[in-house]
Amino acid sequence: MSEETKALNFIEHIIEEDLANGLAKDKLRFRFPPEPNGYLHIGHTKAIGISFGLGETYNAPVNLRFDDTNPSKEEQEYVDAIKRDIAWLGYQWENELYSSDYFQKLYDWALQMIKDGKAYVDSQTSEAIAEQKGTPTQVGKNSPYRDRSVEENLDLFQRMKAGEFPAGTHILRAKIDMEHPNMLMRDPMMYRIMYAEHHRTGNDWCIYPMYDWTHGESDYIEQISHSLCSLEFKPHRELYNWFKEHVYQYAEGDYPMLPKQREFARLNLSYTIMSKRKLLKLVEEGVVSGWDDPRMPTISGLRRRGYTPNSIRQFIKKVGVAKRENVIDVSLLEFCIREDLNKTANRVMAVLDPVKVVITNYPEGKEEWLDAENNQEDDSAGFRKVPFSREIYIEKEDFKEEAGSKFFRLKLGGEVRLKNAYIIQANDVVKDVDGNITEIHCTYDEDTTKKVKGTLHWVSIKHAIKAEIREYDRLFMHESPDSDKDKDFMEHLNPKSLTLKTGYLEPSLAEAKVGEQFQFQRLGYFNVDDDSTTEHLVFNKTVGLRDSWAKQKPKTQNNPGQNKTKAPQQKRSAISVIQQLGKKYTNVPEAKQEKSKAEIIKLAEEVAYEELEPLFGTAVKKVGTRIATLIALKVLLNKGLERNEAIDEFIAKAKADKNELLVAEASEL
RNA sequence: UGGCCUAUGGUGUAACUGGCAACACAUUGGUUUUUGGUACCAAAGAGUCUAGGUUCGAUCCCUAGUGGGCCAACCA
Repeated sequence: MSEETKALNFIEHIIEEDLANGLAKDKLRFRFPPEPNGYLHIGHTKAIGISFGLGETYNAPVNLRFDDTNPSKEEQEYVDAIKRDIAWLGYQWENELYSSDYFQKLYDWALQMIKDGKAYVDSQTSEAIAEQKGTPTQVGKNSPYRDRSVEENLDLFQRMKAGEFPAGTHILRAKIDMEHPNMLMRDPMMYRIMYAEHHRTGNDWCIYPMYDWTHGESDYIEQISHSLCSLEFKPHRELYNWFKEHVYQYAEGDYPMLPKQREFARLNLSYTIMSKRKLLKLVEEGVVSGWDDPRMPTISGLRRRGYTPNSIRQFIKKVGVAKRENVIDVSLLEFCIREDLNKTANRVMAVLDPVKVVITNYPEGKEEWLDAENNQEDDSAGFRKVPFSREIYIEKEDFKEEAGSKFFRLKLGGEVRLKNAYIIQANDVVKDVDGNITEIHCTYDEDTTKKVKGTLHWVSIKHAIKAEIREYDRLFMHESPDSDKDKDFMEHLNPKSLTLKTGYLEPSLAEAKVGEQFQFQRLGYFNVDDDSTTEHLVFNKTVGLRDSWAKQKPKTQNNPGQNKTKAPQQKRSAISVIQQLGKKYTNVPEAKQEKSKAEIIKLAEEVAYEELEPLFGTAVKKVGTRIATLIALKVLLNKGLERNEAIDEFIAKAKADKNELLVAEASEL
């Protein structure tokens, strides 16, 4: 690494510090621990990016560990989907592991804990236990079973494991402190009885360990150095540490290193939801077509929509890591995918809302195959041929009978360039009985060197191939649909999140393969959907191109909520600028002081005495502000302001100050 | 009747042990352009939540307040 210290996030600072304090670099080890009970979404990508990213920068192993301690919710389908998504993002895990691999070890350690008087079997109902637990503001009460003998606890726990008791009759709890201010420390549960088939251990177990007991010890067994998770687990850290310190006494020889849990703020994206439960509801109620619907914020949805692994990794990098709640603007995600596809996607022409153009001076039956550059951002992309003929389609939006000079597309009497082809002039329109334009009659000019302002995309009608085009808009119309306390998130659904169109494409697209990505020139980036076949092509719109023309038009047809109304940026008042200059006055070099002073003198012309007087009371410590006030005051006095008691007092106080600059300014009066 | 976390332009993140608050997105201009795209240039936008304190000097350290978040599943 070079001299210039690049900006590290707080987690990297912690790691650097640990390294500086003697942690060997080859001891660094991370993990990503999903529960296999749903699909990964863009929010998970942040956690993946942090741990796997750290693995890449420090060349350290990263384990993929499935936290599979609740057989009632977890399925193999999710395990497979999660692996597929992480691999697709381009990350490689060192080991594929499961918390369930450690069930035996965890059980043995639990036995030890019981023997040491650190855990006991409670035989109350869950209601009774919940009641004794207290509330955040009220301490809990001890369970009547808390002081069972070691022998009894051991016997009961072993019989729990043996399947002698029905579910819900006994649990194992750690013995900590029922009056602890952290509720997680009030004798937390370690095991519950569950007669459910586990996706890996089958029916071997009927007791399953809880998250806190399992997760930390799994980290410990894997000798994870830094266990990174989201903020909501912060309160768990105390318990995490309590468990690991006790287990350390049993296993120090095998597992010398104690992992360290640190927490970061999870990612929130504007106009989307992140909760697995709510995403599942969208799937189950048929609002979307599945977990991989292109409108879903799932990784599989983004993939189908046309987002690339690179774009998502860039996004995560730009989002950063910190500890405060955040909402990322979707425009950042869109920026990342445009940036990536701009470099890689071949340009093609497609008309999605066609109007017919007849080139009257072009011979009927004639056709030409013209050269078109595939991607001007990529020299190796080469050229292809596109057919031209007498009748073509252009976008309806690209023609107006009459328009001002700022509209530089096609208008009657106006000229426009057809991309990769000729320059045409519009002469006439044909309309149906309702007044809709059905044909535009143009003449073309073979001289293509002429300068014309606008360039349109087009497609030869005779050669065009049809395709289904799926255009997407955000799924929700509310900026944060699941934090609205008055309305259910389902009420914020955007009814127009999917628009189906028939597009007319240039014939080169006939062989487009599923997943292939293109820029439909002047429109946006599109990819071939999984549903596509050679008989019936289907394209998804990944994202539109930036469109500075659309911004100039009335907002009515824009996306809902796209344009936030912003308070007009007001010019700051002279007095507030003076205050600001004053605040820094004593810290800046002399040259800048002179500049500030000149500016204050100028600004003071616009200041009324009534605005200045309150600043006389500025704390003695804030010398700079007092100097600025004094300079401004002098200007007012020179303009003929009468001296009064307050002014005299302020000046006297300034003269008596220990700061030389202040005294110097004051002594001029 | 508590505990913990957090507060920097519209958004997100920086600022090394305290030293003229920076970068990206978004916004607004401009240049180039056979995409109103891209690229490039520029502008505007932040008294670093408030009040005190420590210091020659505070975004940074201390105290109090205020706002926001999290914590009471046999979920993770």
